[in-house]
Amino acid sequence: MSEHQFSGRFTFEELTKEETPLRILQSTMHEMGSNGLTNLTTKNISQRANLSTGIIHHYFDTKDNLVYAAYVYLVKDLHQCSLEVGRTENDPKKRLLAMIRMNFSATHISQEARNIWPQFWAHAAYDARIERLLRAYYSRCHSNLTYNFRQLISDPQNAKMAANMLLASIHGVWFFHRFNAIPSEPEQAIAMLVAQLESLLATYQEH
Amino acid sequence: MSEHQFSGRFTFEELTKEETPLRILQSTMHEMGSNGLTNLTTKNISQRANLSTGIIHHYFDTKDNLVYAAYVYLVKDLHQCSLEVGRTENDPKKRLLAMIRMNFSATHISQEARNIWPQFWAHAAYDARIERLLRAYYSRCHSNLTYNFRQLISDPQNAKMAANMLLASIHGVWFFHRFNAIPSEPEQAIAMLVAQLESLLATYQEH
DNA sequence: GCGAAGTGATTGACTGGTTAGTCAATCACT
DNA sequence: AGTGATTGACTAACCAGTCAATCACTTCGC
Repeated sequence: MSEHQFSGRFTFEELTKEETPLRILQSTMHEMGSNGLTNLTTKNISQRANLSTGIIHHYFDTKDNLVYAAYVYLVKDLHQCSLEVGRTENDPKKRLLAMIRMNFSATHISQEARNIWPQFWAHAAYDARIERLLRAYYSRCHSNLTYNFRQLISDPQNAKMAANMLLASIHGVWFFHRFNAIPSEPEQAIAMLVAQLESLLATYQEH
Repeated sequence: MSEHQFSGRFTFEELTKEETPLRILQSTMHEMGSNGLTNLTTKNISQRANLSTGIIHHYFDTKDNLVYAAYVYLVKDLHQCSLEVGRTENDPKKRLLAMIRMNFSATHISQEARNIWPQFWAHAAYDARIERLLRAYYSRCHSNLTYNFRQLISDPQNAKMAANMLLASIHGVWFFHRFNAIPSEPEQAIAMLVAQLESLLATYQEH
C-alpha cells in the first residue's frame, strides 16, 4: 500500500494510472493556482474537466482529500525530478548546481507549481495533515543537499549547516523570483544561488 | 488622505484610532492566523470580538476590505519597527544586524505575523490588489537594505546584489524557522544570517 | 453466438447547512 | 431631538456531499 494513501478507496498510484481521476487532479491544481484555495469549488473543478461534480466524490470522497492528493502529486513530481538529477550527474558539486537550476526550470511542473506553492504554505499553516506533507518534502530536500555537501565538506556539522543555508537561500530566491520582487530573470536568480554555493564551499571547505 | 485607503468610508488612520474597528481588525488577524483565509467568517470574527456581524460592514463595507486592512495593519506595524531600528542604531552594519534580529523577535507582532504571512502570500498569488501591497512591502525592505549596504560597499551594483541576497536569505531562514524544518531556535537562525551578512560583506567589500 | 445479469463509471437534480451582506430597530450620547 | 454606533433577524446565493438513475462494458450460461 502506498505511503501516500489519502482516501479510503484507492491508493495514489492506482488513481493516477486511470484517466478520469488524473484529469480531476490536474483540473484541481489549475483551479487552485488561478483562484486560490478560498474560491476552489467542486463545480469549477468539474466544469474545467468536463465532468460532473458527483464523480469527484466517487474517486476522492471529500474535497479535502482531493486537495491533499493535489499536493502529493506536486511533491511526487518534483521528487521524481530530483531523483533524475541524482542519476544523470555524478559529481556532487554538479548535482548541487543541477538542483539549483531545477528550481527555475520551465517544465510543466514549475509552471503549475508557481501558483500552487503559496496555497500549500498557507494551508500547512493551519492544517496539521498538510503541514506534515510539507515538512516531509522539505526534509527530503534537506537530506539530499546534506548528502552532497558531505562529499565536499569534511566536517559533517559544517556540511549540515551549508545544506541549511543553501536550502533557505534557494527558497528565498525562488520566492522573490515568484513575486517579481527581485530582478526576476531566471538566469540572474540562478547566478545568485551559484555564487551562494561557491561562498558556502569557500567558507566550510578545508583544503 | 491616507496612502492606504481601503474603503469608501474611512481612512486607515481614522479607523484604527477608534476602539471598535481596531478590535475587529485584531480579531480578524487572530482568526486568519488560526483557521486560515478559507475558514474565515464574519461570524467567527464578530464572536471573538464580542460584537455583532453587522458592525463589520459598518466599518469595512466588505469582508475583502477587512482582510486587506488586516494586511495593511501588519505591514505598517513591521514598517514602524524598521523605522525604529533606523533611529536607534547609527552604524550601517549595526542597522543591518538589528534588522536581521527584528525578524525573529518575540514581540506581539511576530507572534501574530507568524500565522498571517503564509495567508498573505497565498492571497497575493491570485489577487492583484493584495499582490501590490505585498510587493510594496518587500520593495521597501529591499530599499532599506540597499541604503545600508551602500554605506559599506562602494560599488552601487554590488550593494544592490548584496541586498537582494540578504533579503532572500532572511526570508528563506524565516520560512524554515516558521515551519520548524531547519533547526528552529531563533538564536541559530539569527547566527546563520549574521554569518551570511559577513560573507556578503567579505565578498563585495573592497578594503 | 446471444441474451441476461452484473459491475463500475458517470450524471445531475436535490438537500441541508453555511455565508456575506442588508436593514429596520434600538441604544448611548450630545 | 438628533446623530452615529450597534444589534441580530433576515435573505439570497452558494456549496459539499448524496443518491437514484443511466450508461458502457464485461462475464457467463446456454
